[in-house]
Amino acid sequence: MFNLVNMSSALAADADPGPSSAGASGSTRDRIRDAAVLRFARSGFGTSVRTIAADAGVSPALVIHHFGSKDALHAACDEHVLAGIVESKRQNMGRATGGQLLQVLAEVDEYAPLLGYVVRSLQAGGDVARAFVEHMIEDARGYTREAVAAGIAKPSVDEDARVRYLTLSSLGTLSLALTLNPPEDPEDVGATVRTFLAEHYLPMIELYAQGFLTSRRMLDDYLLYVSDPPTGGESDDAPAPETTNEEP
Amino acid sequence: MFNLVNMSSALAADADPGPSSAGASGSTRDRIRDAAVLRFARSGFGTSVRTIAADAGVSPALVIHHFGSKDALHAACDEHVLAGIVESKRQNMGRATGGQLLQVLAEVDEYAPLLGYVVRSLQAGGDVARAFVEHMIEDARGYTREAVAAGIAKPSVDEDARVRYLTLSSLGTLSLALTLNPPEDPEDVGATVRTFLAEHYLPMIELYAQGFLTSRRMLDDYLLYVSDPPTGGESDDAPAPETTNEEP
DNA sequence: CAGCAGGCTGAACACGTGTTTAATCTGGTG
DNA sequence: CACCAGATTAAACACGTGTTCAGCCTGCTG
Repeated sequence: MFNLVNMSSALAADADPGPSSAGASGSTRDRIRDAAVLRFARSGFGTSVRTIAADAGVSPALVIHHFGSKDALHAACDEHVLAGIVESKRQNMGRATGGQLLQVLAEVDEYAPLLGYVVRSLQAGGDVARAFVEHMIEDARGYTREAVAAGIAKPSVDEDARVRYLTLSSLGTLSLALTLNPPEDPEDVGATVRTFLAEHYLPMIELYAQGFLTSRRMLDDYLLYVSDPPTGGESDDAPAPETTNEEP
Repeated sequence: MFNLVNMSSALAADADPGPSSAGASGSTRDRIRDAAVLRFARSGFGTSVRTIAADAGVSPALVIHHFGSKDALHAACDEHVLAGIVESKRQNMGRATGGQLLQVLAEVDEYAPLLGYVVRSLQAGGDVARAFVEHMIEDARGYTREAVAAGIAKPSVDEDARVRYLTLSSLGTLSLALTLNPPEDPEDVGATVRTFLAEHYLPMIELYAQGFLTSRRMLDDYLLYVSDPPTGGESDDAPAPETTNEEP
């Protein structure tokens, strides 16, 4: 749940054309890029250059002229979306640290295009997906540390692994739910996410609040089985899942 | 975790050519279908008919001759995989009810192709994905009911929503993890899943065993917020006996 | 044996794709 | 004005795709 809070705050930015990014060349280039982001989010990365060009009211050749290739356009969109995420993170720093998830979600409509694009990336895999997930893990690490320190969250045997799992779980669940039940109106990602939460928020928070099993036995059995909690050395099997995270 | 057990048992079948399905026409048709399943699992549903034909040692025209179109071939693969899942479910009924997840996973290699195909379907969305998830939810419902009755799992405010969430969460996490970190050898799905579990089993079971939050407050707040829990049980205050886990 | 249905194929077709090319238009500068 | 760099485009190119077509081969039946 902290992960969804995190995600919400991480995306609270609109995609209005601002002279922030590097190029700042012409307005047409930005218009094409914005159309591409929107179209990619709505119809996936298989969308043809011709369709994007039509959306932007421009010839296909101009798209290539400005970006060099479709892959380069895709990369430019990735960069733009990622930059928007980072920017919005700065703006919404600390807003959602508490846990008033619903209030944050009420404003979800503002950043719908970015969210749609990210979900599409999560389904397709690739650099945005990885970078986005790493960003969220990094943030969740901070939130979780604070929550543990404040006595809100329980400590974990392996804090790092837990943060990674919780983040992956939240995003994966959302992504799968959207894949299985695609919204009739891909424009309104806000409504979609709200629908998702309406169905899954209760079981999610229940699991987080009280767990699922009645005893710690399975956990302790597993801890005994691996016999080397991450605080110590390692031994036989368990192919050493090291948690490498850098890249802020 | 019960979901992963469920999934494991649900897939313990190989894709050997059996005269089970309707047609039972020629062996070549089945060979093409099997090659398609394998190739779709390995490289996604965008794979060209020519590639599949080459895999099966056959001309592209023959593929169309036998299945009519690529979409029809896709549908045939879906049906075949789904049938294999149902069949294997019958065979492995009750084997994994206990929870010896690791033993089941040791045999994961047998049903690797089916698993790969299902994961690809989960990423792409579509009928197999939906049907597969619904199957797994149905099974998980049974497992969970037994677990609750046996005192292994805690009861839920909304059993149905919990089963749906837990299943979606398990599958979504696996799917996302595989998307973000695609295996270098797509053949060996078994190794991939084992790697996934090596990294995420501990935090998953820890979450299931002890939860994440220290108090029920957020849950109770939410229950108060919606003010109509589906079971019609506790409504206003008096938030059920606290369920802090103690060692048995 | 003749004949024929069906598995099977190489070559082609129609089409959509990303990209290139040559040309036009436009706006600013000497 | 002449000129030029850049934005912009229509048309074409090269290619990969799913699919079709006409014919070959094979094995079975009369």
